Amino acid sequence: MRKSREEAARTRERIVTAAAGEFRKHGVVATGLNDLMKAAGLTHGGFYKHFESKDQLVAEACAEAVRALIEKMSAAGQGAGAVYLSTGHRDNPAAGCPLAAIGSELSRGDEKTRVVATDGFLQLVEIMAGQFGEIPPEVARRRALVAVSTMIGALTMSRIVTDPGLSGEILRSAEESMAPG
Amino acid sequence: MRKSREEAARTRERIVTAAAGEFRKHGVVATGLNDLMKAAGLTHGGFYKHFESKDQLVAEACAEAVRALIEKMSAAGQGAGAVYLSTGHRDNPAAGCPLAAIGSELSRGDEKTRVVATDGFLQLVEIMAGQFGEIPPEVARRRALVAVSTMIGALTMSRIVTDPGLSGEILRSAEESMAPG
DNA sequence: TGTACATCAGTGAACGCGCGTTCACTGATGTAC
DNA sequence: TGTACATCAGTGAACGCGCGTTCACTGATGTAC
Repeated sequence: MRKSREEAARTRERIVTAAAGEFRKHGVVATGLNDLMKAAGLTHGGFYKHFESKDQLVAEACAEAVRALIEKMSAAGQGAGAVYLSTGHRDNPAAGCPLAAIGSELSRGDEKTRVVATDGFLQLVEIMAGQFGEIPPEVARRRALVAVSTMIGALTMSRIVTDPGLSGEILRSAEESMAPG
Repeated sequence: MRKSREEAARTRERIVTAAAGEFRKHGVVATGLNDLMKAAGLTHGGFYKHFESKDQLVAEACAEAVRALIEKMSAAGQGAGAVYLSTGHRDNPAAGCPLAAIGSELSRGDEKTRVVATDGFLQLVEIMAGQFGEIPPEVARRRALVAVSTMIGALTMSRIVTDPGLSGEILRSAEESMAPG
């Protein structure tokens, strides 16, 4: 049942996309390759025709999640902070920021994965730095480092907290803190 | 080989303490009960003499980690932010803040665990709110919500990032942002 | 205070299960002439 | 363009292993009289 190269490439992408979603939804360690392949509409045996190991897929899935996040944030322009700190983002981790959805697992990830995460973080910082108007680039960078840290911490906590009122309060105050001032 | 009540209570505490460390070091899902019991100097079979399930231990270990964190932060007084955002804290997750060390796993934790985490977060917020001098309590609370979100996000990212220079920069700029101003 | 019995903390083997990974096999696709 | 053969994407069974949980057992501790 050999598939054409094009179809195989599409299959590979399907696995990465499914993984990017499942990892963010259930966590990296908690997601098995079996679940993953099923989510991509395949049986588990074929996995190693596309990837060397689960770790390699983790790195690629993380890269895909970063790519999608940066695209969304870039498209949001001045509203990037608001979009990131929205209840919609909070309630749909599978389609959101991997730094928040699997942050604590990333710190235990392998080199390749952490490089991808670092790259995504720096891109986010650059986007936020571009929103601070006319200030020295060094100051903008420092403010953006803080802004992105705040965004990631606030989103993470808004998902942990059991009180919905508090959850919203966390997101709102984080967003307000981002305002130019 | 029945043990005295006192000794059994001490054993139980030893398990919780070991779990609090192992979970923060390796993650909740990645840590097996076998490893845990071994770390506490026991065999795995006895686990269920003390706990109903792994989930129950997760909640108790999280509570213990929160307790220790709040104690350390309270003791640090005005230096709480600096202590939290230190490289020492970054490099020793096993003894540090559980919200940063297992944050993304906590959002997938059960109700009991998330209640414990919420409680710890609110205590941290109160400590930080107490450091803002003479400002209206409502403003202090909002500023503290942001400060704690920033602290958690910054610490998490400082552990993920592969560039040590960037890692330090994240911590430093987060701390600076906390200064009264 | 001493004795008889019930309790139960801890051990170590075992349960069923799913993990990441490997492998023999199938048959359509790609390649060489 | 047609034919013969090599390649390899995907299947499904199997590998060894560790998971969370259960259980029969041991023997010191706790309790009752």
